[in-house]
Amino acid sequence: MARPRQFDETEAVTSATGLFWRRGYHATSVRDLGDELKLTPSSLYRTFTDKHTLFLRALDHYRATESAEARQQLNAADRPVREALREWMLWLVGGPAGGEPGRGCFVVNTATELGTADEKVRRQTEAAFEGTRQALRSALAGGRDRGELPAGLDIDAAVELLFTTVLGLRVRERAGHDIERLTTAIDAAIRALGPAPAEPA
Amino acid sequence: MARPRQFDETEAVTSATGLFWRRGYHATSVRDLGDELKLTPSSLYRTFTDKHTLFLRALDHYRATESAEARQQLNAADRPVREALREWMLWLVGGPAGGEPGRGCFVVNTATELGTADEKVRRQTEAAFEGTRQALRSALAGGRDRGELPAGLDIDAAVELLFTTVLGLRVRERAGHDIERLTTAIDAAIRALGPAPAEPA
DNA sequence: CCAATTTGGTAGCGCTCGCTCCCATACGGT
DNA sequence: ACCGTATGGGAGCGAGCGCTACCAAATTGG
Repeated sequence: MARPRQFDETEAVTSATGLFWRRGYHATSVRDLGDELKLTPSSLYRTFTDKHTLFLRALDHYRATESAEARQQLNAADRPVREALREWMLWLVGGPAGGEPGRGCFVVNTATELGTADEKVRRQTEAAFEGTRQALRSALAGGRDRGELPAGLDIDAAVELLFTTVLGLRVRERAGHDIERLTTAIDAAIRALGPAPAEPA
Repeated sequence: MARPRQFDETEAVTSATGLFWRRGYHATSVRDLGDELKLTPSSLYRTFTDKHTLFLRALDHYRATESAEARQQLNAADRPVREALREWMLWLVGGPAGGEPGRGCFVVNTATELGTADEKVRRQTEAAFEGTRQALRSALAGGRDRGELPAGLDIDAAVELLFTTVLGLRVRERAGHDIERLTTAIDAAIRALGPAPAEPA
């Protein structure tokens, strides 16, 4: 019934995500959004209620695409944990086919820009963080069970360290730091997991 | 000659730093600043030129106070490196006498909010980052020379890992993460430096 | 005491902000 | 064909933005 839309809602959310990602919440105006998404104010507000709600949709979209892709890439489990972790972290800092540089992580940017003041945003960023930690935990547990990591490895501690390192890497990518130095940090983080256990007799 | 000021410039910069720190650049208006610093627009603009210049002053002030205090606390060198690193990192995440929680690090917040677009800001954040890395390098070198760390420790790599971890910790503090988990990450990072060498014969 | 000079206070500039209203337009259902 | 309904377009709302102009108040040097 009635006139159909001339735009794709998901496409619009994707564009909005890109803008918010690059510029942050406060520095992105609804006119900027309208231009980028090819939406008039009336369509934008009818579809997405307001700027804040659209931002939450963007965070949702980011979790459903970028974050999800990151999780499944880490947990692909077709190679040793250390390799998987290394390639995953290198991918996170925008090495290979990653999009434009200097964007960092949308979730990290949002968490630092808005802090804990906005409860709905906080829940979203927290859920994204928890997802990453779970993926790390799963990868490490798998690696330990496959005998690639020390049997006595404190997985909780390793998860916290790697997760914290990843956040730092995302900040540094946003800050434009050299990929070489980030690689050094990544390799050091992986080495921190301890030596590969000797083959059992 | 002429009428003296009724306000302390340094005090004003301190207040401005606090506001920018908590809210970020874009979310802080010059009226907010005027209220907080007890400055009328005319005094504010005559003294600090404009909002952007005041922001650079705030970054300067932060480096000269918070960052400097952090550096000297780490390099106090009246205790073993590991203890120093641990207490320093705990202090960074706002444990003991730190100010209000949830502020994170002004430099990290700025780097993620503004990225690399603003060249003057980028130079400031980069300088702050380099200062922290130098402090870490110095602390680690001292520890290794005192025999508290493995002689073969790759200091470059350790600096990159610890520095990245610190940035991650600052993000997590801003995001309101539990101090317990941050402590777990801190301890894991320090353990990554390797075992204490045995006493030479 | 007075001129010179810089301050603090206020009104308000032009502009952009997030957002709303109105309406012609374009489709679906019957 | 025609009515009901949701759409795209655009003007424009009140509010706040960063910033400036103007002026009385306050202090110093002569």
